Amino acid sequence: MEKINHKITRQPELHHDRHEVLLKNINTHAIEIDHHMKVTLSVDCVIFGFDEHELKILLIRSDLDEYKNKWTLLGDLVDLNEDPDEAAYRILNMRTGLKDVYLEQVHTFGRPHRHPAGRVVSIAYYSLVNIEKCKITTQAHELHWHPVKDIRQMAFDHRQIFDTCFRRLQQAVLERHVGFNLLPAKFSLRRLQNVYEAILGKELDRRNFRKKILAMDILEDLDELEADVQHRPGKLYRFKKIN
Amino acid sequence: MEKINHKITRQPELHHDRHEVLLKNINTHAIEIDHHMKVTLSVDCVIFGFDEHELKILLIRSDLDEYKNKWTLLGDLVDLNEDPDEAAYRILNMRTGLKDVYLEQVHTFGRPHRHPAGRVVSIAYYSLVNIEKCKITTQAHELHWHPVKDIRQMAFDHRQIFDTCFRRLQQAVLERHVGFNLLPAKFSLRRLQNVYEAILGKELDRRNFRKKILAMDILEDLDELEADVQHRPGKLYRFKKIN
DNA sequence: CCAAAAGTGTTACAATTACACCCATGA
DNA sequence: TCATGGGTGTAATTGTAACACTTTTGG
Repeated sequence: MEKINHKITRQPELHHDRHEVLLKNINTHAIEIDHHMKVTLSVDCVIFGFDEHELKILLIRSDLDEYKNKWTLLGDLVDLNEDPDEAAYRILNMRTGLKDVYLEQVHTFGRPHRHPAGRVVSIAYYSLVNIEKCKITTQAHELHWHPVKDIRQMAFDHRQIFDTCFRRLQQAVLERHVGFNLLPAKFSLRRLQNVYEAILGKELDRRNFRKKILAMDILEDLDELEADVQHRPGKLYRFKKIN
Repeated sequence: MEKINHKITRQPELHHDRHEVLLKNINTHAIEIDHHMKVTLSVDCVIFGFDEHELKILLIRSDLDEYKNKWTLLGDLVDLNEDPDEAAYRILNMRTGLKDVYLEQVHTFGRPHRHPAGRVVSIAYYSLVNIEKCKITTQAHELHWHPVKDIRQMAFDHRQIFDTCFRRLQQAVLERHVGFNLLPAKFSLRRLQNVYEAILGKELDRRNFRKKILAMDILEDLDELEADVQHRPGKLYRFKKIN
């Protein structure tokens, strides 16, 4: 129910039986929004990139004294007239220079004291980007790609957010094959397999992998070959447009 | 990033290149929370119950003129010092009298104009309850169980929220077998199968279903039989405690 | 004894896994 | 010609799907 009636939980004498309380208030039409009930809304993005054989995420050093030397996810406040999805796109674009990236909402973190500056509720997204296309001026800004396997402590509850998003990515790569989004438009099957292996954290059988992906009929053979490799070059594919 | 620095997106002369803007602000330590950036936070619950052979959800009639005669999910504002998960539990307990219910966060809906009273961002949960144990005084409060198959229009974006939660439940019943939570402690395999069929919206083969569930080794045979049925009674089981 | 649902096993089919050899390229 | 990874097929296993008859109970 979207009824905005903060008084329900504010009448101390009624706290012992909330069930009754709410029933009494159902038809009050009280939709005034109490300013004391407002929270600061932020968005945090776990931005995944795939660099050679490694899965990485983009992190920045915390600018809070309290969390000095800890890494944080990239995030920002949601503007008053902004859809949270748009806010996530904005952050992504600001930080990587990219548009049309893969982005998925994962979970909202709202523990009362998760942020030292006050009540900040954060909607977590993960994003998959082509790391080569990211325009990141890495020196001096403390903005870096971190191998996922090296992630330890992070500021705030960002380690928990990362874990949640990473688990979601592992599901998604199997169920919806979102892994393509980490690669350039043209890629070899070997590179695609590397993506799956990096995300799932285990090796896959090459023949079975190729069979499975090709059977899904989502790849288009470009009749091109890899260049600049010192071995037999692999065929290049691209993700099939949906009809 | 959890840095609270609303100015980033408020400097008009810099809007054309947000990438640069943010980089400049990274080390400002500006964590003041601007009150204009606050939103009202609510929680909405899709409360599922299973009645005989039918999946139902608990709805209440909207108390906004604008949405008169439309049905809404059960929800409330999140209190200032309240974890959103707790708020969802609170709503559930208020509305059904139940504790220890199954509850899962699904998605956060925050389109700027989704609520007529202002900027209300809602975290959606779904919940699975034993419908027989719910203490709902149904008359006069416009609080009713609605068959899922009859759901049409709803107030606000609640139809979308419902759809999202229902899809999630369909996944969850296959992947994590959450369906038990809709039944009493003791149940027959037939009743469990009815739950799966109602959620998935299709009939299942009885023998294959029994084989699969029993092979999972999560049921304990109670050596009891159904009573009050006018046919051969089925065995009763309960969900195995985890070790 | 009839109606209604419980209980049970086998076979076909699909999906997944394991596994080894030849091929094309650059150095 | 050698080192490196690309490319390919088959057999075994596992999981899923299809399917029919006997049993127990209440009426």
